[in-house]
Amino acid sequence: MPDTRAARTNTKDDLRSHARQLFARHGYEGVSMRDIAGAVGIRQSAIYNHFPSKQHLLADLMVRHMDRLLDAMRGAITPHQTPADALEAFARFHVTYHIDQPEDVFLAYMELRSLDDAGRKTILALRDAYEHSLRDILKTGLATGAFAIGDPAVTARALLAMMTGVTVWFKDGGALDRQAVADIYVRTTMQAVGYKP
Amino acid sequence: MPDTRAARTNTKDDLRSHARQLFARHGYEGVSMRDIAGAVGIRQSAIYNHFPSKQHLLADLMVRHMDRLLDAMRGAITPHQTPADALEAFARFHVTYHIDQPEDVFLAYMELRSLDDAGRKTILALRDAYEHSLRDILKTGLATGAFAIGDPAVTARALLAMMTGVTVWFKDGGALDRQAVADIYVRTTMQAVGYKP
DNA sequence: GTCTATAAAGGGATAGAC
DNA sequence: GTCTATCCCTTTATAGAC
Repeated sequence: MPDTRAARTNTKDDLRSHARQLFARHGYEGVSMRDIAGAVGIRQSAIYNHFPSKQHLLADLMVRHMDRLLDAMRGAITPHQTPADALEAFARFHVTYHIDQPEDVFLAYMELRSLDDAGRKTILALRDAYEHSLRDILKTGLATGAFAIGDPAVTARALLAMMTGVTVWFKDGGALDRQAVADIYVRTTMQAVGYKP
Repeated sequence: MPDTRAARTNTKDDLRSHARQLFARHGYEGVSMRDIAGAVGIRQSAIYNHFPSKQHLLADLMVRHMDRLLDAMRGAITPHQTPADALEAFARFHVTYHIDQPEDVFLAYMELRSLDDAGRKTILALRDAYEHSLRDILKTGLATGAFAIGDPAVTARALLAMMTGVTVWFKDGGALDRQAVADIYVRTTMQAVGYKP
């Protein structure tokens, strides 16, 4: 029989999830260590048993998010696909992942400015790797004639911004479910690159 | 002969422009009244001769931005255009305006959460009016068969996010100028709605 | 309209008991 | 690993002189 008491068995993970939620909602600068501790149910000073500073806590959240995102993306698109299949897989993955992890995603995209130089450099490299995967798909499709697009780097950024924006408005229980929303974004993406099925 | 001394002739506008720049760069919570005053060259307490609070200063910036944006957009798209012409005009306007006013735009999109309830309601209404203009173009194009899209509301949000994202990366003096970048976004937009010229 | 001075509150981080 | 207590600094906003 499981222990159902709210015992402090994993304070570090609790801190991560509440900090993520609060940072996403109010911004890094808008959240105090007391706010985070209060959400978890401990005192502010106890946070320092798990993270050496507020800045380290933010960096931890962002790096872990980017690592997970990259791993998941690499699992979603397989080598040797046609550019069209790869783009469709990428788009569906990106939109559904962002629908399911809106806080992580929002944080990573918005709070880059709150990160110190070292952390910012790390995150930018990871973000760049992610963006590059999409850019490579577009470049291949352009070379094979499957896609009709302008500059692949600009188009990649445009498509990423489009798909990432789903986090701003999507709410569970709305008129359209995840699947229906993902379908629309995938369709819009494929049309945007001029793909003719 | 004009007076070239850095006299304090328009502190209020100086406060607006420096606050806009600082808020856009570091976020509302990340900027203090001392920071703003320092940028303008006055003491922090003197701000209160022009704005009753930091919150009022933010609301002033956001409302003025949305008013200007709506006016400019309404001037850019004319009635009785075909849906395709209207969409092209809207896209070109949106991208170039956002390239030219990145700080205003970034602020209005990001700092909604820092606004109090009254201000947030005002801004959301203005934003809604703007989004509705694009949605109406898409609806008309869908009805006339000019566009091949899924839900117009979702597509409108997707396209707006795509185009607004240009503020994140565009820098003057890069490989592509405003015009070239706008061309790519306009093309991607027209293709995204399945328009066949 | 700007200044100096200050009030009142809240911020991140540390010390040391348990 | 969490607690209480505290340090030291910054924050928004106000008071009153000039």
